Amino acid sequence: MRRRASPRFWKSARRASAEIMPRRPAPPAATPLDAGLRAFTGYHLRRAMAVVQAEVNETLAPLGLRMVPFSVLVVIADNPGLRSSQLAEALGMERSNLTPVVEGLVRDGLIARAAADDDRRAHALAATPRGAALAARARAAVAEQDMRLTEQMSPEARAQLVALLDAIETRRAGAG
Amino acid sequence: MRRRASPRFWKSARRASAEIMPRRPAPPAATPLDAGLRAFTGYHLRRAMAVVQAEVNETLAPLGLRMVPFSVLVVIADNPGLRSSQLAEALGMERSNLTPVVEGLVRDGLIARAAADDDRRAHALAATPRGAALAARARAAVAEQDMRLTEQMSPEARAQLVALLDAIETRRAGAG
DNA sequence: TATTGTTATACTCTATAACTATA
DNA sequence: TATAGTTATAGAGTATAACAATA
Repeated sequence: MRRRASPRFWKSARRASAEIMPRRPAPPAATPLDAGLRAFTGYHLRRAMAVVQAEVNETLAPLGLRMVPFSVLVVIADNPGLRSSQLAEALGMERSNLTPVVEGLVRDGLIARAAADDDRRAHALAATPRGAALAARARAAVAEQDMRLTEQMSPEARAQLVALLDAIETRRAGAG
Repeated sequence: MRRRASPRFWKSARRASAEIMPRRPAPPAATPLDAGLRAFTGYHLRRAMAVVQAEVNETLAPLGLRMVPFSVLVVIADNPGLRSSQLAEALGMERSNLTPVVEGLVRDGLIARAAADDDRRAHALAATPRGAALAARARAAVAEQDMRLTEQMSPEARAQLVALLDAIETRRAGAG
């Protein structure tokens, strides 16, 4: 497991000890080593993502799930009869990468692949009762974890965070 | 779920009837299939991260860099004499995963590994002139890319986005 | 004993091409 | 010809354990 900044790390920042009492406890270092990267939004995004991914995976581990299989299971549970290509499109994944994920969920008895009645190439995906139950539990666990993650911010701030993240995501489509 | 600032390509897609979707050039059409996941901050974070990572890698490709090597190079260029363990700590990476990255940069003549004078176990990392020049170019390219990524939002919104991302990241220390 | 950097290993996720069976 | 799902493969990124040299 990854730990936050150890005392050893700050040993090198000798200027901090020479500094007077900081007014705010927020920024721990005067000039962090990664100061040059903190100018980029993507860097903060990346660091936040690492924390979220670690916590979500930790939350899902007892349920035998990880982030991607969880997403796949939830979308299938919410959309019975869904096809793999639609699923891939919805999650922004390649179909080829989806195959082993779906297969794992089938093997675990969480979803079922049935032949689509109108197109014999396609498979209709649906959650089994056990899969639906696990999806519900996992959803609740991740929701609670997500709430802890953002409990420090106001509802408005959290809503704006989501809106800004979506703005970043959808910008590419408009840009090309 | 709430519909936010409407992306351009959604407007054209909305004209189509519900089931039969004409094939548009719009790449990742965000269908409501993933509505159950949009409740989670981490999901939006993940999607935004995918876009940013793809764009940054695309930006860095002509320079022969990727996201992680770029980060490593920039931090080394900003902190001559840095040691691997400090670098790993600053970037939140494992030392073992840093080794091949550093080695690649050394092989490309972008950084140099010198023996540390006070600790013969450690290596002092520094950018070569060529590495420093590439770091400067890459930094500028990523900065421009980052600006394009967030040009649609006000400076205040962008600052708040970074602040909220940092809040998510640093929250973990108090959570345990 | 502890730490630095390394090696080895394994797993997750991603990206691309090619194949099959249908359409 | 084109599409749905699969297979194969390669690469990036991440995590852990263990090792030799040094502290």
